[in-house]
Amino acid sequence: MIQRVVLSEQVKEELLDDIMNGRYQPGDRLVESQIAKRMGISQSPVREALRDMVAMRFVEVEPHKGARVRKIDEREVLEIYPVRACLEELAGQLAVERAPEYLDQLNTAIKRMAKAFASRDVRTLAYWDVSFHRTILEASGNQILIETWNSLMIEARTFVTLSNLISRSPEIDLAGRHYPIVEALEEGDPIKCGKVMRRHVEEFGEVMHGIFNHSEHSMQLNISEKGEAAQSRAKAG
Amino acid sequence: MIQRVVLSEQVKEELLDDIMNGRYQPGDRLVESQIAKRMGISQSPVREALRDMVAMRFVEVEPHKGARVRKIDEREVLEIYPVRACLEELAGQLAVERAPEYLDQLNTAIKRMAKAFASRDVRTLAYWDVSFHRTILEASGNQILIETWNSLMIEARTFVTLSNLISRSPEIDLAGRHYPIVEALEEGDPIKCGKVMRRHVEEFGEVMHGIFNHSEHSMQLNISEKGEAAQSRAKAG
DNA sequence: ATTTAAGCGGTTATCGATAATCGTTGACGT
DNA sequence: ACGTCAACGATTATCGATAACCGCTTAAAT
Repeated sequence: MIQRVVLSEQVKEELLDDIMNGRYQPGDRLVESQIAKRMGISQSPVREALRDMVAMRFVEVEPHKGARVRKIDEREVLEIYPVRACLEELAGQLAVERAPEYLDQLNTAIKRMAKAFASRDVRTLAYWDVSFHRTILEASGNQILIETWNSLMIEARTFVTLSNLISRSPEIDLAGRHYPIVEALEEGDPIKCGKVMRRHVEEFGEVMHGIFNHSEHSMQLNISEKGEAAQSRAKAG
Repeated sequence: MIQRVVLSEQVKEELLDDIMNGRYQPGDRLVESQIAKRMGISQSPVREALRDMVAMRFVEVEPHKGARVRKIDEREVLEIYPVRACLEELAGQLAVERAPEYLDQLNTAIKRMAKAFASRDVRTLAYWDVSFHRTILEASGNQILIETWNSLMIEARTFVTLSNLISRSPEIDLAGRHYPIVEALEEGDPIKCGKVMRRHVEEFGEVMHGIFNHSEHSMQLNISEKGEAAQSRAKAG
């Protein structure tokens, strides 16, 4: 077995895929020894991968009882928006300064979103949506802010969120809603840009709120690991 | 060797103490096998503890190169305040609703702060300062917000921060500055309360900014593991 | 019948040993 | 001198085995 990187990283990648693709459902147990046997390796790297995934909030463990896939519940989906709103407002304010360097990147992300949306590729759509927001965070230049935002694991949540969103509101113009942000950045007013960012995030929060109020949840939709998202994420690993 | 909890937890506690007490300095290597031998256990739990501490940002590891104590630099100290400001503003807004249940706790924290300050016990002072803020976060009721704030590891940073602060401005009334927050909570206006919280955090950011501009840094001060903080933290573990 | 205790299967937590990797040292050739 | 590379010591990453532990089932006791 040749290994380009540490085994535990590979294990993590693989398990992440398994979770994102629904092969493991929320609540499912992740038994170290079973996974190890399946992958033909020993327990240690699996264990380490699982602990890493705890930090990423994909997995939860209880001492002596093992790991299971964390389930993202309605409450959590809704609670995240106020937090994102305030963090991204700050990011928007700070990003104005260095915005010019990032405009291309942002516009590209929007275009990819539109394309992915057209082909109903939710995974790739989520990827570029997150990518857009992450770019603005990076442009903020505040490393703590970036890490804090990262700790929210927006990737995973966004995928779930957008799956819901699109299945309820197939016509919503996700990509287009990002243009006002780019415009605000071009304009160069930090306060205003912050407000636009905040509003953008809050809007999605409200939409999600509406979704949860109108119908019961059930996720999963057009899940495939073939799109751009998979490749880019693997590279990032 | 009797063990009430998992070894890796104990190891983590011990290493945390070692770091907080300066027995390990920022940048020092943390060699798994050495620590294991010193503690009379095997490498595995040490390794696991170290990985945990990476998630806590106390430690950084490079693959195949091992772990070392992370150093908190000036930039990081300063960058954290804008982030805290926006998170705690939100917390202040949300906390108003359930504030009455928490007022006693908050007032107690302030009193302990004053006491610790009088005896120049920086560790305990930091503990109660953090405790005050954490209480408001809890009162917010937003679990994501709480976890996000926790991910900032305010404990560790506050200790360093206050060590600096007090050595430069021995007369500053740290405890007293928290009363306006309690008053705002009692008043019951969410927006105002949020603003007070934000202002409170920003003030400290500004003070720290001033400190870094006026003199070079050098930390460590009256470090002892005897105070309340140690006990309470151990219990919380 | 209800409670307590012992046994069992399955899994985690820990161990001790080994393989893989890194940084350095020093011989060697130029 | 200086750059290259083989060998070494130190340390991490991984392994395979075992001890400790949990939840459950069954047997014994009241």
